[in-house]
Amino acid sequence: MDDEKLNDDNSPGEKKYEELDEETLFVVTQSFKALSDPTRIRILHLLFFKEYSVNEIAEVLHLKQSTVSHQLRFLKNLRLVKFRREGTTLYYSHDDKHVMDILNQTINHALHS
Amino acid sequence: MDDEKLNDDNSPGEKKYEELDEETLFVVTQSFKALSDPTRIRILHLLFFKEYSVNEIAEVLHLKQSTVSHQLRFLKNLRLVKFRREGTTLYYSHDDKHVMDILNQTINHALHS
DNA sequence: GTACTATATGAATATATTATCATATATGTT
DNA sequence: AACATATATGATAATATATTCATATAGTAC
Repeated sequence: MDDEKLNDDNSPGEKKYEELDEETLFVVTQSFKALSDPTRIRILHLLFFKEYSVNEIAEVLHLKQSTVSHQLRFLKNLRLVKFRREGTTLYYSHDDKHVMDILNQTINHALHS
Repeated sequence: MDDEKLNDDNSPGEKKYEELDEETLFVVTQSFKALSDPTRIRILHLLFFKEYSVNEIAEVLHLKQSTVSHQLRFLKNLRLVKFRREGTTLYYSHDDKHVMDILNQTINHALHS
């Protein structure tokens, strides 16, 4: 928890609760929002081991191409995925170890309880 | 990642992607949904070190009592918080170490980048 | 250039979510 | 019983979100 809680008044005995600053709150919220939708979780889970093209993702997960593309844009904006181009095909892969780790932890936690 | 990926056809060389089962997907989604709202994050963050009554939460975080109550119900349904009664006052505290741990990790990650 | 394929995008719709207000319920006190 | 206080709940309205369809864009081959 680091040192998030400190006195910021001058009463020696009283500890005042120190809120999360607005930007941290926003970043944390966004990270979890990315993982709060089943489609995005399925996509990230698919990308765990290897890269896939947009159409491959759509086929494997039985989703519309446009649905996948919209969600990939969402994930790309948060820098949770990246892509490389090969001709007209874009291969997407995950790009945030921390988020993938948290997803993995939570999946395993859910599987074992 | 455990053994989430297995063959389930009879082609010896081909590995077929094994999807998350529906219930796991649901549980994981719900857990992250709990953390995808700034009000709920603020409440859980407040509860990190000690219990608070509903009115205390509302005062400290500058929220309406009914907003806090609604969100606490949400968190209680997911068993992320519990409460004890003292007279007419209900003291809420967190009740899921795994989720609090993930929240903590993500806050620290956000703070240090 | 045209044709083909892969992906992205905009608009619309449907659904979900959140905060608020007003009120109900529950507990304690007199 | 009446009253005060703490919390919960239902209804509503505002906002956000996800999916779909239709179409646009970008790259490749000819």
